[in-house]
Amino acid sequence: MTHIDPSLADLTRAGRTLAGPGCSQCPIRHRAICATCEDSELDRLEGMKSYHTWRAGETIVMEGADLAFVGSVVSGCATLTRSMEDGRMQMVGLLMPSDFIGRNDRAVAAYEVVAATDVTFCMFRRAEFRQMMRETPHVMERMLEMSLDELDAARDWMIVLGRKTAREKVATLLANILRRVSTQGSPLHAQLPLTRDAMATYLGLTIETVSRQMTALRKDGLIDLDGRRGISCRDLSALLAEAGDDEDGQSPA
Amino acid sequence: MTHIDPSLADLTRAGRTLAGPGCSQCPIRHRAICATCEDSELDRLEGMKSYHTWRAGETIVMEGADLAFVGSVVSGCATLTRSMEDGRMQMVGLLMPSDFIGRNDRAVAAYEVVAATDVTFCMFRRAEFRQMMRETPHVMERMLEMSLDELDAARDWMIVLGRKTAREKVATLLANILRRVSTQGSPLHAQLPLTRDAMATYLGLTIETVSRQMTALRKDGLIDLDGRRGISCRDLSALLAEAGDDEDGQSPA
DNA sequence: CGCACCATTGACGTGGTTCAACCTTGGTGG
DNA sequence: CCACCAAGGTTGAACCACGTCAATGGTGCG
Repeated sequence: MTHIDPSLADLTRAGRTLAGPGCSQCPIRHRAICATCEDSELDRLEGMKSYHTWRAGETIVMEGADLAFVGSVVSGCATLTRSMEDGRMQMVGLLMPSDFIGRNDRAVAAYEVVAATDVTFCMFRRAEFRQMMRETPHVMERMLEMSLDELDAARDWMIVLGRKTAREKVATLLANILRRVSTQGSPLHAQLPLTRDAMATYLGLTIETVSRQMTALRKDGLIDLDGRRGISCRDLSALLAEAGDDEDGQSPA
Repeated sequence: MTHIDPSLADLTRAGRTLAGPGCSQCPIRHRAICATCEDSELDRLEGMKSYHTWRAGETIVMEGADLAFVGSVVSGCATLTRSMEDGRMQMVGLLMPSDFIGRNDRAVAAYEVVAATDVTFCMFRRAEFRQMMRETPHVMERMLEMSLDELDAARDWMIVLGRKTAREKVATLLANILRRVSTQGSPLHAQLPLTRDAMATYLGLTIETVSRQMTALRKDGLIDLDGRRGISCRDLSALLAEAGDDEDGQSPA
């Protein structure tokens, strides 16, 4: 049984700290919040940052908990979920490498953050990062750009939740994952970062419906399944057609 | 029949331009993008801005159209919707006074913007506003803060779309509207800014289901209806309980 | 090997959609 | 001032996609 870790305020206790690579070797160097930084600024970030890792299933931040850190996913995958008092849950975001978490003007988390796979974050103390952002306009501009991208992605997901059928929902999610984490080449192949349960929470469905739709997509020859997590797809555009998106330009996150 | 107006690039043709009040008398002065501006900055904005009004039902921006302006709602209400090729539509946001539209790093609209009621915007040319944001960090900071609030609101709405029942959805929307536009006093009273059709588009339901749920809420004594648009509510907390939110802190937008 | 945990499958019930008819409301012109 | 009409809204009946409940199957870890 995975234990529940308290909050980012207890990072040294909760997460395992790693000696990270220098920023210039960082895999997310050109996509994350630091994308537009110059060398001198990178040095400053280097001095502020620390790496922390959680195992799949561990809670990283609980809804409403204090949040002393902000930071980016370096590797792995985490989920953002919000829940109702009676226990119903909805995933509101999927954090993949380079995605940012935390806002520097609020100390309280609006969502629960859980490691979907083993996941490593590059983190900064909130106050310190906020100071840097104020002194470095293009970092703030980058932050704004990323936030607006997230907003677009969130709104795109509303179409999925509000208007798509179960089959379309599952196809949408699988296509998105394949585009973001698959090995290149044909057929596309990926390890799903989510359990069926997490997929259901993301799609506004039940686990049974997700399972049935995946079986149906497999029987219809649109995907192949390999164990619990493996998936491959020979014709992504066919899968996208099932998702209700004709063109390939749609909802990331 | 309302005619379709092309895009913000044609503002002088599409919208009716008004002589606006000075910024210091502006009704949204302390809530909009300009909330943190000093007098000198307000003067600069004053020189950049122009007011434009659309009638209820008019299209303000079409999905994918060029967007030469950014700006705030001063009065009235507009909807943001995204649609699928087969015609299914999902509203992804409701713009109320002080809400901002447009991002300064993209010239293309991701959503269709339609006037729900007669609506007036205070607008700035994109390039000009961008320049000001770069030279005025706390304006960018305000923009970031507002964007992150929008993101939180969008994610809260995902719970509504993904997990709530039709009755809860309708109760949620009505309670939100009552909180934002009702006259003070008991019973609360408001004019709905949306048609049943727009409500359905927002809630991921059909118009018939919205109508039935509103009738049901009325028969259960939770609300009173007055014509097509009028609504009043004697006990907002009872309505919020129907919405599935025990406490009153939930999803704006 | 065996026990959790996760996933699949089946049978059945139901909330919301669909299709269709009818009613209300407010604006317009005779 | 009233008759008419179009647009928006309501109501009803039948259907079906998805949820629910329950049993079974697979898989990987100790």
